[in-house]
Amino acid sequence: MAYVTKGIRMRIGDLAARTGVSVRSLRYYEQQGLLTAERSSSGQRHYLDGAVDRVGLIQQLYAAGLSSKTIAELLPCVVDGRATPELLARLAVQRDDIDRQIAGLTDTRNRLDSVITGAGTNMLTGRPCRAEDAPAVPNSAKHGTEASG
Amino acid sequence: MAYVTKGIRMRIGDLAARTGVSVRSLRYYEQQGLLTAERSSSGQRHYLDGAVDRVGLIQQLYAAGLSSKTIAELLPCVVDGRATPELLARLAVQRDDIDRQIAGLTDTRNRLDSVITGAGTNMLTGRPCRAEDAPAVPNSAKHGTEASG
DNA sequence: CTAAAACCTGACATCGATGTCAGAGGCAAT
DNA sequence: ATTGCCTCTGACATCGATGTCAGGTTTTAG
Repeated sequence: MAYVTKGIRMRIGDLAARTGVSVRSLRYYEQQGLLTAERSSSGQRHYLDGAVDRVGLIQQLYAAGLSSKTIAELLPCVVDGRATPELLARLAVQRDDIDRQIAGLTDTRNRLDSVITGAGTNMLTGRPCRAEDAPAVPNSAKHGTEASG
Repeated sequence: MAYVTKGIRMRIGDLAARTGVSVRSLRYYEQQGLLTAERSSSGQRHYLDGAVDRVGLIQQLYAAGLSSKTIAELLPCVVDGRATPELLARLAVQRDDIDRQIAGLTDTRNRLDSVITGAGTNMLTGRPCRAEDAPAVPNSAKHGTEASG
């Protein structure tokens, strides 16, 4: 029972609508080897249901700063279970990089938040950062700085 | 006693060396209104000590995805204590956006980590992702998913 | 004094994901 | 068959931060 979940006949416009990603980008992903599509006899792309999740994953990796090339190299492991030790190592490198990003962003977030809540020290000058008017800007819970374990 | 900490006479090459940012970028920052420098009579830039931290802050905000324009608009608040309610609101918007980024990255990190540690479900297919050879890739502590809280 | 090194401005190049446009063909409904 | 929408390929445009080069001036070291 291979390749059962077929018959969905999702076209590129549908996939774009379902993922919020432009048609242009979907074609680009395919060109970069990130996404595959069956082709009808007339050349039109048809996607399986799984494509929706796949596009989501691709977007997530893009958001983490990976390039198309890197994603293309790692996807076989992530998606098909094809893992070589070397691939796993590359994956770990990316994970650690993301850890650093998280740590940096968390720090930035807290600095911004300090300014917003007027919690004293003002990033560089240490001067208070208060509007004449009351700010009334809610939503402030400090993030912990735990990242690269 | 205004503007005491002077006399450091740091030139652009020195600042570049101290911050790890290229000379080209430092000039660009100035052009974008993110960084100011005194000029010697011959036109050479001289920076105060504070410039080092300032460049660091700029980099941090770039890393958070802010554009030069946005940074230029927010820096007066962040650095000089010039906060209007509107500026604080903009700042809060950025903070919340960073929160979303952190949440997304944390999720991505954990998905990658799951694949790395072979902890069962394989992102999309649910197939195990194990190398023939033992992976031996350390460093794995799940991040909590707390962000916009 | 002189040569090397650093600086100045201004311009053009780059990279990567995406937008957009043009011309041609496919598909469904009337 | 015609109309309207969707799709195809291929090409060119964009944006933002940075690299790089050129031609000229300043500073520094010998």
